Amino acid sequence: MTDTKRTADDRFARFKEHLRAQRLKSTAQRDTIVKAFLSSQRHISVEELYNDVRRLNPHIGYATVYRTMKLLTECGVAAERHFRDGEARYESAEKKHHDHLICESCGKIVEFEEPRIESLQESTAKRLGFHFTGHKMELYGICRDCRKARQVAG
Amino acid sequence: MTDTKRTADDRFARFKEHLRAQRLKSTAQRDTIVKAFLSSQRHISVEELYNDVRRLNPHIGYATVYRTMKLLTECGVAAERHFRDGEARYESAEKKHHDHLICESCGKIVEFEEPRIESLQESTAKRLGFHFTGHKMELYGICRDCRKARQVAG
DNA sequence: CTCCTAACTGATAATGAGTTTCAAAATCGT
DNA sequence: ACGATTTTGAAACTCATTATCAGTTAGGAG
Repeated sequence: MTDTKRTADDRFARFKEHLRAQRLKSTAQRDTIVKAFLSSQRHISVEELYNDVRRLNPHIGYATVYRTMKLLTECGVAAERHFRDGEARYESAEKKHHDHLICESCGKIVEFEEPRIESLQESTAKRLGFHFTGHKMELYGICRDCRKARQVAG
Repeated sequence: MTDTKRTADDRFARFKEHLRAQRLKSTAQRDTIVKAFLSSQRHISVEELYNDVRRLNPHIGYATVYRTMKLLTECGVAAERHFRDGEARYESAEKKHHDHLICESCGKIVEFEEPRIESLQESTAKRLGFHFTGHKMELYGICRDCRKARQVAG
C-alpha cells in the first residue's frame, strides 16, 4: 500500500470520526465527495471538485459539495484558501503550516515555509502592540518556465 | 493651508489630469465622489463612501461610485485592498508601499513597513526559481486595547 | 453660441460565488 | 421496523460588483 493511499485512508477515517462525534450522518454522497477530494490534486476549487464528483455520481448537487467541504474543513482534513481569483480552493490540511508562491503567468502554485518570515511578522506585530495570531500571505512572481517561454516568444 | 488640504488638492488635480489624458469628461458627480473620498478616513469601503456621497448629493447612484473609484485606482490616486470581510476598501495611494496589521477583535487597521520581511520574501521566491513581483500580506492579531478590555471583562 | 457625438448617469438587471430554504428521502438509535 | 433527526437536490436567495440601456450632459467643431 502506498503512502498516499494510507494517508488518504487516515483522513477518511478522521472525517467519519467527526461525523460520529457530531452525531451527523454518513451518506453515500458525503463518502463520494470526500473520496474525490482525497484523490484530487492540491488546491482544488469547488467547481473542479464538483466536476470530479459528477463523474462518480451525476445526481450529487452543488450545494452538497459546498456543505461537505465545510465539514471537511471543520474536522481539519481540508483547509480553505483564497487566492486572487476569488473562488475558494481547498488543500489537504495534513501538512504543517506553509505559504504559497504563485506564478502570475501560468498560475502554478508552489508551497514553501520560511520561519524567518514568520518570526519577523511576530516581532513586527509585538512592536505595534498586538498579540500576533496569524497572517495571510501569498507571494507572486514569474516562474522559471514562464520566463523561458517568454524569451523564446520575444 | 494644511498639508492634508494641499495633498488632497494635488490628488484632485491628478484625477482631473487623468480625465483629460483619457478624453473622459468632468462631471459634478465625479467631483463630488472624489472630494468625498479625499476627505474620508483611510480604508473606506464603497458602502461607507456611498453614504458620505449621498449626504452631499442624494441623487448619485451606487454604480457611479464604483465607476469613479475604478478611475481613481487607474490614475494612482486610490489603491484597492481586499481584507477578510470580503468587500473592497480603498486607501490613498500616495504613501509608499506598506502592509497591514488588523485586530481580529475590533477591526482596527494599522499600517507598517518591514523591509526585512520584503527582502526575505524576495530571496525565498528566487530560491524557488521565481522572479518576485509582489505579495499579498496581512498580519492578524489582538490589539493592546482589546487585550485590556478582555482582562477587565474576564 | 449652437450642434453633435461620444461619454456619462441612474435605475435596474445580471453576474458569480456561496448559502439558505423546503419538501421529500435517508440514516440510525431504540 | 419505527420515527425523530439529518440530509439531499433544486431552486431561491445573498452580497458585492458589473453590465445594460435609455435618457442626459460635456465639450470640441464650426
